[in-house]
Amino acid sequence: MTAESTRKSYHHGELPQALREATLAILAELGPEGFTLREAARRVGVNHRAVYRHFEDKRSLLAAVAEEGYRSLAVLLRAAVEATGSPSDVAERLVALCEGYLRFARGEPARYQVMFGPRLNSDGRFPSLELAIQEALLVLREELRKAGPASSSLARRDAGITLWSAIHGFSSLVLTQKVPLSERQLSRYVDTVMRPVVRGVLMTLARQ
Amino acid sequence: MTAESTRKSYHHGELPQALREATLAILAELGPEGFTLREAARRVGVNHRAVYRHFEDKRSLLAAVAEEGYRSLAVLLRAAVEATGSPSDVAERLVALCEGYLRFARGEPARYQVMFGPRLNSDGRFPSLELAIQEALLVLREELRKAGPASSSLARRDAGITLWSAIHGFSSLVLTQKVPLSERQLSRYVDTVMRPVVRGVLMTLARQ
DNA sequence: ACCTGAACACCGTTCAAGT
DNA sequence: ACCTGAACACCGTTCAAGT
Repeated sequence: MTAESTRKSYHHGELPQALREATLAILAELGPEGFTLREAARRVGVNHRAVYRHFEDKRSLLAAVAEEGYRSLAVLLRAAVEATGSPSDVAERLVALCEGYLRFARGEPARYQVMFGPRLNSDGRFPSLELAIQEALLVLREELRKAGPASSSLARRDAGITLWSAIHGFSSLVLTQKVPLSERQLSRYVDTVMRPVVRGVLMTLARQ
Repeated sequence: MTAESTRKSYHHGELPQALREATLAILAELGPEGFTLREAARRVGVNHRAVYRHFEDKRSLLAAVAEEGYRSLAVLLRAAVEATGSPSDVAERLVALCEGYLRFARGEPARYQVMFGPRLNSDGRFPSLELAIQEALLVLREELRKAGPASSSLARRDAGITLWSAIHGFSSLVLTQKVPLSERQLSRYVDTVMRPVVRGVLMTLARQ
């Protein structure tokens, strides 16, 4: 069942990475509720106690995976806006960003739910996690600076939160099947739902 | 510790209601992760197996609580729009609805997280839950009908999903502390974040 | 009809070793 | 330094009774 040949190979700092990968696999297969620390250890072929050498507890392992997720999200969002090939059409770029965001959430729903669920928001643990979130948000704010170069940075921050709220909320409703959405109509429907938000935000920003 | 005097009093269909109340209390005290079926049973003073007489499993009890939550939300939203005293200023009413929504989420965060988290979105179980969600959404769509009486019902549906996404997303980000928000600035900041969405949605609806 | 008790196969986490 | 084994106090759920 487990890969016997790799049993003895986690002696050079490879175990943390192997555990992160196992966590991703479990999340993909069993969802956020199905993840257990013991199953992650089982998959990489170590005693479950070995996990505690590298992660303080279960949440800490999930936080590490979430942090990687935020970095992937930032990369994907940047790629999505660049892929439009429209350096100046900010509305187009923002809608593309939203589509990228939803595709990210949909691609690995359980990971997204860990990233944005209630699991990790305790106290001030995981400061590097907060940092990674802010970096992902930065992509959004850079686009908004192009839209309203004369606007205040506070106004852009608020505009960013509006857009983020809308696309995060939409993704969340789609993931929990409150809003049905097939792959075929995804692009078109993201446009229908998010275009009004983009319009409203850009209008508000232009007035500042 | 537990109320000895109530031990013998669940013989007339009161147990289900008592369990729902205990669930709410546990969610409020310990959060969504802290809820267990056994603790709920403990609090009402019955063996944990007794729960299965009335609820198929743990999820089923949570679903019942979520369903009640959707009904409360619908009532609260209706009250919030009426409290504006502006029968014709739809933008004002929608912003008030958003503030009510956020206050609901904030008032009982764990319950909100159960309602909108990944816990209950399995298969086609709990059809009455879906119904309750749709009823809550109806408040939003009624307001939108006032905004664009000439618009198609499909356009209003989409506009409703846009608004719902934005306020749900904003609530979720506030609840998981991705966006800090103190009680003092709540009203003002809901306006800042949601007004652009309301504007964009109303503009789009008027064009149809 | 409604509730209980014992049992099963799991958890996350702690303590005390092993190499 | 890194991993293991046994133990603890929990879970949700099943089976077979009890009144």
